[in-house]
Amino acid sequence: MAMTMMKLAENLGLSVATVSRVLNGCDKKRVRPELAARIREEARKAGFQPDRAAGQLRRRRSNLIGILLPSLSIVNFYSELAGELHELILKRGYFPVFAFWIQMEEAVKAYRNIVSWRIDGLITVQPDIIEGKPEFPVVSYYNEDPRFDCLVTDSEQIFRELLEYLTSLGHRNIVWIGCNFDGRLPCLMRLCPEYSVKIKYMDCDNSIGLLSSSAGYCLTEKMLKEFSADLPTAIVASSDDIAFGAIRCLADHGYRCPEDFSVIGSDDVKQAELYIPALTTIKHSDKTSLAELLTDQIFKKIEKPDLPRDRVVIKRSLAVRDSCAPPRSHELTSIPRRQ
Amino acid sequence: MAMTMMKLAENLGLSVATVSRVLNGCDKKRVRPELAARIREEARKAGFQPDRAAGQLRRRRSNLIGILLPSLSIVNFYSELAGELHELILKRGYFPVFAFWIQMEEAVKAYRNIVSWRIDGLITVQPDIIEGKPEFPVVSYYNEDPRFDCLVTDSEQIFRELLEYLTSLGHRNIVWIGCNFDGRLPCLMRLCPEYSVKIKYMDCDNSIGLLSSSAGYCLTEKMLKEFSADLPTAIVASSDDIAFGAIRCLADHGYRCPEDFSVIGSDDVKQAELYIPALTTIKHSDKTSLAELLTDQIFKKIEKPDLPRDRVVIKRSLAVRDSCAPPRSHELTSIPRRQ
DNA sequence: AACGCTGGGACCCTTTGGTAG
DNA sequence: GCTACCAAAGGGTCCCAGCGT
Repeated sequence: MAMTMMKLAENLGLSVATVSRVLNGCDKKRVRPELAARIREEARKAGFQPDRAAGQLRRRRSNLIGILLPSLSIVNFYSELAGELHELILKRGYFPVFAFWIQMEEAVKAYRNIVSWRIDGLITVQPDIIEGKPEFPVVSYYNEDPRFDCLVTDSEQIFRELLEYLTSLGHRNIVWIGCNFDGRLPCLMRLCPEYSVKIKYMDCDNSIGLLSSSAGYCLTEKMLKEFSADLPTAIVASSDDIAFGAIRCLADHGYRCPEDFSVIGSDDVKQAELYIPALTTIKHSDKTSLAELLTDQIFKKIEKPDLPRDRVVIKRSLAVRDSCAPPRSHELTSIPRRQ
Repeated sequence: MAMTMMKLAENLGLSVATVSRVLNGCDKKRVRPELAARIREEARKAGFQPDRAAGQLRRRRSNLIGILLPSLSIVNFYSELAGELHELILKRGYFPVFAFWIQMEEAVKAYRNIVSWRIDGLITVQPDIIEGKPEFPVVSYYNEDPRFDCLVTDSEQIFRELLEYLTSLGHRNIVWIGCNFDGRLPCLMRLCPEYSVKIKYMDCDNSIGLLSSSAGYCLTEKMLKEFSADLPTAIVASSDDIAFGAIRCLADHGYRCPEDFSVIGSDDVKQAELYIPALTTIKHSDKTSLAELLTDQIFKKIEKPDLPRDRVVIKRSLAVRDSCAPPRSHELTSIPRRQ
């Protein structure tokens, strides 16, 4: 049986009210200091931990922040984000509650699950699964929703930067690989003609599976076959993991990166910088970390719930590293690693 | 105001007891089917979600499993594990509560935090931070603790396999890089003489920071400098991330893997197989996944708390891939990528 | 009378055994 | 015997009352 506040009070011959006051630090000018000390000492000795459920039930705040993200085990970017959010939320005296999903149907269940915690706020990348207008603030990243605060990316800005970079190297024929999260592919396709760049794309929907490195491998393989008549010279991947998978697939087919194919990732995962070649990729936010922006935003709304809806455009930037080079014709320059 | 069961009952002109029974599926033989249907329908329409805190307070089980792991944002292996545990625990009708830590002091706070949820079970890799004997079952991986069920690895078995493999390739001079989690370095050092293998090691303690790929980079750099007079031919890294960092560092110094250095990782992270070169690494468990073994064990103890303490030795195996090759002398075979 | 400190007890929402119709 | 309700319990929180000086 776990130690409860009531038992603790009984042991001390005091009322729960007094114990509660002391243990919550509301004892200033209310409880005699030496008594407070005795209570704290006894609580420590007994290894007392207040019951979260009971406290949460009584006061109307849970001090919980829900975090609803695609599965950790698939996309490295989300685990990095989850880890940072965890840390920042704890630092504010709140506690994070996670729910991850792989299939879209699971996402709705995950959301319901998280709501039953009576969370004080929610951070997600998938606001459309939220039904109605919840009574807690929500911050969404990527995908926009008129109901909630959103941190959105400016696809046009970053794709212009990307296209300028790629064309400056001499690329005129590129391919998009991966998923079409937040509808960025149409934006890229709209921009390409302006830069006289030909663009193709490989299998796009919104499933998270399409963000993993093995997906990157498969899509690249398919791409090489399907577009063999007119191979692109640069690959734009919708995540770093996809980019890694792509580079490996290229190697297995005897192509080298960046000599034969330039590859650009997205997210700037920790691994990107240390990959061989160091991966050129799109960074979220150029100064404050994304996790910080998200937590700042949610706590701003928790403190002042009446603030109007925010829509913050995050400035992304291209981390130029070693995975891009001027294009050259596609004769095999090395022996395929596998056939 | 969130919809509560009381309001729902009031709207229906029924008592909460009846509503509760229906919504918990205990309505067999207790509630008229058509009434049950009406209640369920109304609950759905109102978007009712039961308050977890209240339910948990009343029945004595929380249906929560605590997961206490080193920070996600640092070690890929832990995020994969966390993701899989999340999925498996949900599948059993329980809910995972996560706490991660970076510094050791944070670990104790994280543990206390998690305990205040009145969890029904705990999965961790760091049992020594648990004070006393908690009233919920605990399963520990890696690190052994006489108080709890443990899934332990057989260092000797896997290191023999590793040494046999390495010596069969011709290696006689190896180096250990990374942290000394679960005291496996001493085991390796004890075994080496048997195989006539010389072993050195680079900076080892238990801090998680030493599991990241940037740590792998730094340690390798230090190693190259410190042991330049007698460079080893193979590197055994204490995590795959370290191995990745090491390989990149080698490349930056003009060494290639596996031609100049063989590298072996540990954990068999998703990325390992798709890395270039595909990373030879130590897999946890050869058949059932580690996450499954852990959840099976914890639920076994939740269902039958009186079972004696278990100590399961997990059979690990070497996933032989492309990052190892016969050694050769250390003349530079390529141009350093950076100086 | 006023102030400083501690205790009493309603309340948060759900579960569940007992009971009434 | 079937169905639905009553009421207590579970652990804290917090307003208000009470007591002593």
